[in-house]
Amino acid sequence: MAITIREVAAAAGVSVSTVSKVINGWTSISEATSARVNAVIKELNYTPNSRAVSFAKGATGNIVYLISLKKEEAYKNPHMFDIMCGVYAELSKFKYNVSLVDTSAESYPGEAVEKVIAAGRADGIVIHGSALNDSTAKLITEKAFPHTIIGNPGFDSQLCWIDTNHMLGGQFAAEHLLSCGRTKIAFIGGKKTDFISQQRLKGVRQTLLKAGHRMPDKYIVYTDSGREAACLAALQLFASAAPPEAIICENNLIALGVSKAIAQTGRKIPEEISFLTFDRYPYTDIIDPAPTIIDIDVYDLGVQAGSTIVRKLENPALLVQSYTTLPLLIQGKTT
Amino acid sequence: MAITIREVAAAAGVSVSTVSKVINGWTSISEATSARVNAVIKELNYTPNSRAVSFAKGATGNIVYLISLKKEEAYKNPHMFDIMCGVYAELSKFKYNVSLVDTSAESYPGEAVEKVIAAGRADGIVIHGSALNDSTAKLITEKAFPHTIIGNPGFDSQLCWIDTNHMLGGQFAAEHLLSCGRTKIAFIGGKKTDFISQQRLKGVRQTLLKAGHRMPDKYIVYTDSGREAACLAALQLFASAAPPEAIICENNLIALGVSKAIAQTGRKIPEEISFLTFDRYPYTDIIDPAPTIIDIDVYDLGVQAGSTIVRKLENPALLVQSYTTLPLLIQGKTT
DNA sequence: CTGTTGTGTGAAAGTGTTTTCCTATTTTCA
DNA sequence: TGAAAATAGGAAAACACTTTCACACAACAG
Repeated sequence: MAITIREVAAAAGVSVSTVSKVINGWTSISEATSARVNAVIKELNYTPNSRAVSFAKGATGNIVYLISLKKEEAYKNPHMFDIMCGVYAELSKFKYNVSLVDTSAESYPGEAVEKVIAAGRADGIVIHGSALNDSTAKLITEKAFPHTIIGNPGFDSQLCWIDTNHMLGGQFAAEHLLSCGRTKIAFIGGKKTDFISQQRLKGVRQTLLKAGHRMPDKYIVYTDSGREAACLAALQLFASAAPPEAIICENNLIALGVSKAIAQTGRKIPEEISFLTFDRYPYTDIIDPAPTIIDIDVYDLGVQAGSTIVRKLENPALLVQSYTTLPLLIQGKTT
Repeated sequence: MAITIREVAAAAGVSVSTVSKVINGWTSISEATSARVNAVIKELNYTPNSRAVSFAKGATGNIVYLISLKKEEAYKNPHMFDIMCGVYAELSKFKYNVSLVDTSAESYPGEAVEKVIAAGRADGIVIHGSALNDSTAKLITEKAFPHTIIGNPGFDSQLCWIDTNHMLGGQFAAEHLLSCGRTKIAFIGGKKTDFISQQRLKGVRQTLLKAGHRMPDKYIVYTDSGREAACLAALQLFASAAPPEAIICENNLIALGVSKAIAQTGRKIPEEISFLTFDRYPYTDIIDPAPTIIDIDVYDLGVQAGSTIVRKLENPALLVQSYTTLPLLIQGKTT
């Protein structure tokens, strides 16, 4: 059916191996032969059969991207798609294909990873947000299987991961508010147990402490992340004995609630009260007035994950475990 | 390195072909042999090398999912991820792998498609929102290459596509408002040239006409989709000689603007004024009060696309061109 | 008891490349 | 000028499966 390397060889009057060498850029082929073969390839519109190439090379040219593909997921985390775009962009730059594997249907953490490795479906894997267990981690490390995990896996291992420095994000937030002359700074978070949230708060606290301001406990509140709950929480803060001059919101919905609370109490932004939020989402624009944001360049996070796996592919011994991407501040009208 | 079918055969005391037949469910193998082979497979933890399987079978077991992977894309269309989840879920049910290919970097429409087909990288393709040209369409049809396009490609062809019936969405919107007793119904759209928007408006118009109400031109306005622009547009409608009793908003941002305009004019919802919007996005909840929505089950759209391609894989002659998925109405507090 | 049919298994060919090793020719240098 | 080295290209094995075809044997009918 499709045209094969044999036909190209015949048409060019060379051997099959010569054609293969031309295609793969062997240096032991003369300019003349190479040109002739390439001409024939173009003329016959030949494309090597990728299945045969995979098989012969013993490598797929595939990177499997493991991610939770539940339909609710995108709503919870609008960043997922962006990160994926970044990973893809970087990997395709190096001619890798990327396959998707859903981690949401696993019967135990790491099942998908093990299957991919066992079947030899990929030369490497990028794992986004999947929980791994110890035995899978061991499997990966023992086989020195090229991998990168997006997001700190949260347990001790030899795994390679990369993440944004959320503590630094907290630091940036606090520094920014301090530079605006605010010292009475409150933090409204969603879930107390959330790792990222904890890191951000830690960054805020340390920065304030370094500047000589201890954060009182009553300035740290958690809501269920809903807009109304956040609004109430803010109103309570405002009604307290020493109301804060600035509020750090852990997410957009909280910011929305806070802005509503501010409007209700008639405070002026940013003269009387400042607030800022983490993460820029598609709907952040809806918050009125436009808040200052501590953002993550999630696309870049993906790019870095991609580039890390490429480096690991070239050098499987490489061990990367780091917070590489920086949060960045987008100045809004609220600080 | 890895364990091969040969070793399994040796361990089970049968031939390689027998093992292969057991794995692939041949019926010509006795229960006893089958059981013995399966036991050995489990014992040795053998997984067939997927590269070799692809090669030998002449099929990849892959479906390539073509999609624009620009980082801005997700912001414009929060539905993309959901659709992808649906496609993936359905395809993986039939043991297909799905690979990603970015269409945003093509030098001409359909380039990515042609490359995938030429390289034999996939048994079929699902195309999401890519423009195709005639010659690519011809290539696909001539080769009878299994494919499905999500969204009407917009030109005449033998291509297989599937879409939501947006005109029906318009109809549902109009019918719902009519059933609420409204006849003076306005439509605020984003871009006049947008195909989906046109279909929706068409559905609205036809339904009203059928009920004996001709939509005056001044009830059809277009804004730049921004919240403020939509707010102004609504205010203008309200200030006109015959203000509408209901507004159909083409998207969430417009609905946001409309709700603001309504609040400014002090009209009561839904007694004095109704409005509804198309598409439920993650941030639709922000609109206050919660609007009635004509939604698309985008996950289901993806599932249907997946199931279509599976059917085409089984029967390449199959020609599907249809609007299969239905819009659905979510009752809110605004009608 | 012979001929036919059916069943379970194995041998071997086929899949389209890559890659190793080898040879023939040309170039280089003493 | 001859030997060594470099260069260009080819033959064939290897990759790990699938699948076709043939064969041996059992069951069965006449």
